[in-house]
Amino acid sequence: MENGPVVVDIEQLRRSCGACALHELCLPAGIDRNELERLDSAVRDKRTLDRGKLLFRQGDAFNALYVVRSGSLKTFVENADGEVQVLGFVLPGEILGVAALVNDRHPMTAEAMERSSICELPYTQLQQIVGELPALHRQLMRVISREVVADNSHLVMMGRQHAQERLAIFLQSLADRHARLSRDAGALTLSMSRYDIANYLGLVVETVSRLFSRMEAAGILAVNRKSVRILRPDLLAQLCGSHAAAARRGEAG
Amino acid sequence: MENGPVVVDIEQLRRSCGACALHELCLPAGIDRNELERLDSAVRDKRTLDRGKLLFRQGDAFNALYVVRSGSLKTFVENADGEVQVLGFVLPGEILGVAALVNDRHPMTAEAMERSSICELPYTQLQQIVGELPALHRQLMRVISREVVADNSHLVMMGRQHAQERLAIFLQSLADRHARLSRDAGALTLSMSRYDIANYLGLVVETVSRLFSRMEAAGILAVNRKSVRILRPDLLAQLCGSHAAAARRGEAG
DNA sequence: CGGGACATTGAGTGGCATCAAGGCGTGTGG
DNA sequence: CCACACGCCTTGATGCCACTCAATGTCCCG
Repeated sequence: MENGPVVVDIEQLRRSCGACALHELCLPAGIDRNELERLDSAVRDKRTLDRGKLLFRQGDAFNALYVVRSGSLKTFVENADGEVQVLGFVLPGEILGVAALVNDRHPMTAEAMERSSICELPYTQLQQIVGELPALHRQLMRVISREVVADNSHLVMMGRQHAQERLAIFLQSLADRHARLSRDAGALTLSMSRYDIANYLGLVVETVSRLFSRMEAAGILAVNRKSVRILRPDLLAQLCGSHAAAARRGEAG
Repeated sequence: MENGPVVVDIEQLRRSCGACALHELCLPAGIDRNELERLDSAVRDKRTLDRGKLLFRQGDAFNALYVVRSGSLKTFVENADGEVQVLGFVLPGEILGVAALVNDRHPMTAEAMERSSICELPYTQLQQIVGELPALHRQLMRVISREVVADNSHLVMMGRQHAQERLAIFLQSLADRHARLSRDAGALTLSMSRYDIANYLGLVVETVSRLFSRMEAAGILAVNRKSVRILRPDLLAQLCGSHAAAARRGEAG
């Protein structure tokens, strides 16, 4: 009973980053075997979070970086009035906690949207290893870079796109990340609620619901609660473009 | 004629970070005298930019970080269609270029909004010094942190605030940064155009203009083109709060 | 003094939020 | 196993805020 199939699986996964299906997408990408073992020694353990459980909370002291192995999480900030802004959704192979590197304190909360498993990288150990392995240092920088770029895109979307364009961009981004994971990019499973999507996009839930309906009526999507199939990727991509949005808001000059 | 007052001033400023009026607000903050000299040796020179000139352009290779010594700049991204999103305004003592650390390429453009003088910190030298001076490393991290936090605030503002709240928050932020510089926080000089403000806030220029008028009519501001006096800081702060905005948009759940 | 960029103001419109009602799915307890 | 309740999602009606279009005013610079 100690070696039922689930336990065996977890033990295997625990063994090493090298054996992980995600290692080409994750921190180990582009790192050679010896270095990989070194990194591996820093990965303390894998935590499992049930839906709704928090990986860390806004204001928590910073101890470690995290990588999602399976499942998905959302990150959000909450102000004094309890208003929430969803900052992002984190998929397998993606990193969590880099925003805390700077202040030794997490500026946001991370919550599991479904049962998820997480690799934990204690920062003091990681820091030491990074100091010894320039390749890992570069890769860490690259991974942090992804965060910054994503933040900028989010900002541009919020500032300059209409509701329908925002949803299209969101779905496109999700599809792209599914493809990275060798999943079917045409068949998405939305682990987040309509409320989370709306909040992330700076809209209300009714608008998001209406947009799903409209895009379904237009033959672009087939929507069934959490399952979304992209029937016309070409039309979806078209909606992501700025077409009608061009020259709408104040251009800097 | 070689030693007119302006030239003398610049020469003095050139001499060292230790002599700079900004050094408590800038990268040298919290660093001791010996370390300061070490940092000083890395500051190559001071560049002067006229209004409208670019410090770096989106896509440029990354070579150095920059600190504004006087004047002000704006940073923005531009997509394929020429649509612009203003990301931020950079005041004296604030750092520029950290977003490029990650990719060795600037993901945005930085443009002077008025005649500005800039300290340049060649990155290879800075990197070496940072490796030797943990205090400087920590301070650099802290400075980068400021950027990330600002980005998050910008995002929350875009996603969750009404037009008037956005302008109030913008003015408040500007006033706070003026205070940091020991300037009169009640008397702002807006070096950026109404178009830039509107774009930064995700609004159109007419809306911004109307809001200035409305806030002037309400006795909060005295506005005269680029000069803005804050007559009622209490009311301005009140407008920054979320009051009516609370529970308006989809809360994450 | 004239031209052009920037800024202000007004009128009208439209897109998205708000308010309200009802359907669907899931979980829980009888 | 069913009834019920609750949360999530969808759909419709209405209203408002901010965008659009248009005209005029103001400053700056040549």
